[in-house]
Amino acid sequence: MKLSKKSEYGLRALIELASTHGKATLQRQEIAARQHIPIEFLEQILLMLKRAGLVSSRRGIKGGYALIKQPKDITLGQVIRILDGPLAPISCVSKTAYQKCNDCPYANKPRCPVQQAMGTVRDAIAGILDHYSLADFASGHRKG
Amino acid sequence: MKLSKKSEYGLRALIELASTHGKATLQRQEIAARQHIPIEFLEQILLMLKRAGLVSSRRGIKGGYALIKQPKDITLGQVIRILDGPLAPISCVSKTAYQKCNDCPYANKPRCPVQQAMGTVRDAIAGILDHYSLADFASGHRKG
DNA sequence: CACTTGTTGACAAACTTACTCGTATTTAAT
DNA sequence: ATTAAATACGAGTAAGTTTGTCAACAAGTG
Repeated sequence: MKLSKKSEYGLRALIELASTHGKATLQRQEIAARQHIPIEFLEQILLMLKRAGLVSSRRGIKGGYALIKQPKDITLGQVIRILDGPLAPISCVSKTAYQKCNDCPYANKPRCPVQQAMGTVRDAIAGILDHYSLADFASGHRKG
Repeated sequence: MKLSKKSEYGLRALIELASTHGKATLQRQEIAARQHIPIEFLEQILLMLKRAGLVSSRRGIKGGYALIKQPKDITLGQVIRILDGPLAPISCVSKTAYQKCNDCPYANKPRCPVQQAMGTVRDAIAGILDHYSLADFASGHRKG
């Protein structure tokens, strides 16, 4: 049930990008300095976010990163799924990356207790994170 | 955000123990066979649950394991905390295993966005798992 | 006693996490 | 065109976690 450093750094980096959204681009060293993130590691993270279509980048002098979408149109759920994979505690209850469990004695049975319980948990987590936008997030106000 | 095999096996083992609670004890090989759990690994898990005061054991022929408490008095939250550690996605929002974050630039600031968001998630997860009893669980009905 | 079962500690392979490094490649300024 | 500054990308890696296995020991039963 843990959030990786990768996701934590990714979210914190996006706060910075949200704060200058529409005004300027930010270089990785600026982001790294402001949020205390190891710079080479941050680079990987920004690259993943870029490949996923959340941020854009420019190389060369005057280069840097910027958000492509509006902060209100990016959710924490999206970000964490990109960086950490599915939100579901076990893959047989994931809606974005479902996988049948094979070794489970309840597989294909009408109800598996683990599936019922973890399905509820998944729905709760996704219910929060998929409705928590980067705008809400950067504002620092508790939501949900 | 993942449930370990240890917790999954632990929960499944407890379903078996709940099913014979008050009637009989179960040996690890019976539990392992019914739930398809590697027996030596299961042993470790049962031992952890024993040390935590959830199950009792008897050695020798006619030995085995049994629940100490009523299934309705054991929650999934308790079990998962024993086997996997805290439910919170990050330790600075854990109520049972709080740890101050040191490298975070928002440490000691009035509000840290990550803390706000993950606090909400933690409360949701704990809200479900701390009110989901082994009795609910073994019944196989969705709750919450 | 012999036999069965749980107890304990050590070990280990496979995987994941959290980075680091070297080398491109692109862009802008001189 | 050259150079400096920035991102892009692949590889590597040390440490930790997960998911087990194994062997020796302790205790209860007949």
